[in-house]
Amino acid sequence: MKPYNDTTYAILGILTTNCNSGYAIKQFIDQSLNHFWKISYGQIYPALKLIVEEGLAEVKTSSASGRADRNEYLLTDKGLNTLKNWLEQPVKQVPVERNEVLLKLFFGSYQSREQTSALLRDYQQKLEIRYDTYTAIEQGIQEHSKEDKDAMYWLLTLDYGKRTTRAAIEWCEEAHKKFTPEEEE
Amino acid sequence: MKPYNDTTYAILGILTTNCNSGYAIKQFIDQSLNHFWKISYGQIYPALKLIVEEGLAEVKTSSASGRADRNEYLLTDKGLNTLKNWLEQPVKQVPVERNEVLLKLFFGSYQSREQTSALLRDYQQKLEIRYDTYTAIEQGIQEHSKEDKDAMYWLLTLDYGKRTTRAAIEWCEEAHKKFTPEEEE
DNA sequence: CTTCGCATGTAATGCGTTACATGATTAC
DNA sequence: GTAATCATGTAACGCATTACATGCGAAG
Repeated sequence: MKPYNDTTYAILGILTTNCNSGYAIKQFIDQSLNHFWKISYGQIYPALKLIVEEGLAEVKTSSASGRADRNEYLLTDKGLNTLKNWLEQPVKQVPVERNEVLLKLFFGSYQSREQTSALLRDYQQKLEIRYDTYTAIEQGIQEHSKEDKDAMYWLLTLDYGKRTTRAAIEWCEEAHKKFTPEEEE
Repeated sequence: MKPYNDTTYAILGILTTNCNSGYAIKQFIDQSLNHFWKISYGQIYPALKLIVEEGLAEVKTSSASGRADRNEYLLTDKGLNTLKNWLEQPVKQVPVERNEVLLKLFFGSYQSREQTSALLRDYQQKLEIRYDTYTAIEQGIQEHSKEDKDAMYWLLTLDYGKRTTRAAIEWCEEAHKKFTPEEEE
């Protein structure tokens, strides 16, 4: 089977839900897999074009009365099989996440303690915001889509995000101690 | 100050250690910041070229007797200042890490339980190998470079890797339970 | 009458990986 | 002699972000 990139498979996957336009796909991503797979319009529309060319989906342009043109994409059997086939393939090597904070910390000896401390504080704050976002999405799913056959999988990915983020926050707290003097001021 | 990309700053940072050739930089990366900042030769050499053009480092080509040509790069004052200036800048938004495992799990309802189970097992195994690598690097630093002024910072980045990896492993264990039946076979 | 949400798309740019190309020396 | 290590570099390609370009309808 011809291989596509993971972003294309992600879109194929989203097309199995009731999101069937480029715009709807983007909306869906922003509220669900945004935390581990961001996709921009600059990728979505060219990818949809490719998907149709490859016969993985069919498009119906509905110039619905009094609405902007909307292209509806419907997965074909070939598309669904392509998705399932990809799901069966073992994952490639787990990629390393590039982390600017760690990179700066790595060269921390060229910084003042105050700077390092600020770096860690700022990072921790960002992580806490992220954690709260995960919790909010989680509650949203539990309230609105609990019945959905996919809900359990979505919650699992959120749990992953929460656990790793929590671990990072705890690291921030520990690391921070090393750059703040015991005594005040 | 003219902005460069983070990879360029990473190389600038490495030039403060006693690694001063493209080859040596690559070696250094592979044994230290590989876990949060991979860099390939395809980036290193063009970056070094730019660094010299910008006056951030000077190059001395030493055709040492009976050795392949070796370009030694030495950071200039301007180079060091550029590095320090970058260290002072607040970090941009923390990027989301793309995770193929989570992406596949997200569409898990199109997989069999066995497949999902295998996906998680495989991921856990990869994470455990990673964890062990971190531990090994950590021990290496504690044994050989404990006195280095940078050692503490390096150990901190490793601790981050260990904590977040451990959290991910624990998630795998928990998640896996949901896809394995209580009874045997 | 202007801003926001819906809706689709392209082009430029940046960045990274991979494969390719070369060649010396050293250890087995 | 041949494989590994040291050493430098380029070109093609893939992928993602960003900015740009356009236009309708509804709400304020």
